Amino acid sequence: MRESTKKDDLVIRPRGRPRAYEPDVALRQATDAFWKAGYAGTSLDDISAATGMNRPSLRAAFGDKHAIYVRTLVDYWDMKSSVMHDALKGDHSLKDALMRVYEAALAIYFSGEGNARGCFVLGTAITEAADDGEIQGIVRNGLRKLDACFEGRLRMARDKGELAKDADVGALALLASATMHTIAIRARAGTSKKDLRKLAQKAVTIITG
Amino acid sequence: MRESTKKDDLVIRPRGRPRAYEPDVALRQATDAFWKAGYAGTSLDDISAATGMNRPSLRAAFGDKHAIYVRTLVDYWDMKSSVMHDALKGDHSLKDALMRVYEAALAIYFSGEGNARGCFVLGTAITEAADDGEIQGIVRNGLRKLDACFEGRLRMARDKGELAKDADVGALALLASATMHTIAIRARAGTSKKDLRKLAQKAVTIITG
DNA sequence: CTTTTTTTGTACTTTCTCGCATAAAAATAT
DNA sequence: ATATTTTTATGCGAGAAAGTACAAAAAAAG
Repeated sequence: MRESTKKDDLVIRPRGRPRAYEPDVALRQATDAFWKAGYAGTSLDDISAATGMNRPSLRAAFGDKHAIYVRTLVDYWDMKSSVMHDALKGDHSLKDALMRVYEAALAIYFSGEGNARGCFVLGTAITEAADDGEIQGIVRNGLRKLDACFEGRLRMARDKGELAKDADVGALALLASATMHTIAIRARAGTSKKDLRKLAQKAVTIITG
Repeated sequence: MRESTKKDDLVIRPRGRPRAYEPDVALRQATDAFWKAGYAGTSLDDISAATGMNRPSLRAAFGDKHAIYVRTLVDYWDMKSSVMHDALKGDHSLKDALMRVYEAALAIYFSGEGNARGCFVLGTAITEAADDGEIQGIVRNGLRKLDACFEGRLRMARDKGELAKDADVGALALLASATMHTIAIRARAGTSKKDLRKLAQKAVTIITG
């Protein structure tokens, strides 16, 4: 049943009974569960069902529900951040670079089976942020990084002459972020990928002048 | 204890025991409860505590939790919509009109006691929208009306010459909505009213050219 | 004053939800 | 083989949550 992997072959196994799951996989499955029903709407039994781990194992591995969730949230931001950086990297025009970012975001928002899940942060963290300082902090930090990421690319565009010398890159970055946010909201509200792509193109047209 | 109101004096009372609450007030209190903790995070006991009504009375008056919530959501959109229309009404420049809308939104998002609550839709409906067709429909409809509202005002501005003759009012309306959305998100993430006002001003500057 | 009507308030039942205790299983170490 | 270690798996108990039955209360109607 068990596939032989490089890790299994090379690593000296620790002493006790081996784990029946891969932590990374389990966390991704837990993410899927939260993504579907939100933080409060997901019980430990739901996570247990999604991961195949039973509750005591979940607790031993990751802690309680809040701790599990915080890990999925941090992991999501990391993933999103790296995807954004990748999309902006390379030798693309500003227009293309921005569209690559939105296209990457759409790929995430429509990554579930069946209908759109939208943004994980919007579907799970925003609700809790009002009453949970830790979650609010993570969200605020993530938003800030997103803004900075856009602003960096826009500044580069201005320096290269793709934008006017007196362009307000801070303001344009906010609009670029706002475009991401409105896409995230609309995706969860049921707008189609095609329509969101058109929306992104209109926004990019205005942002890039 | 009971204040004499015009209604009490003039209306022929129905037959049975009088209600100990005002439906409108109770719904507003229920809204506050959902606003704080989201749909799934709010129990009927929470609503009971917020309204002072006990569970059987809540059920008799409004139905189950889902029905109560749907009413608060519809009422919120109505309120928001009318606030927006009021803000856009009157003889203001496009810049002023847009800022009046965002200022009105901020007044709502910061209307709670203590810290910011952000947008009710974002704090409660977006999470449920992925799995609840009725809620998703209400949200989508609300977003559409918001877009149309902005687009109407922008078209008017173009006709009056406040915008270039070839301005893409549809695209600009999307950015105006996106600005509203990013404000709503950031409010719940803890950004201050002052900072959000500055953000709105930057966005308006770009949108109005 | 009694009856009828409608709402309120209490309490019961069932089902979730979570944490924890404890036994069983699967590996290494000796 | 036996002991040790670590994880998995089952199940119990306390408390939350939602629906509902039923008596008490508060009004109008007769």
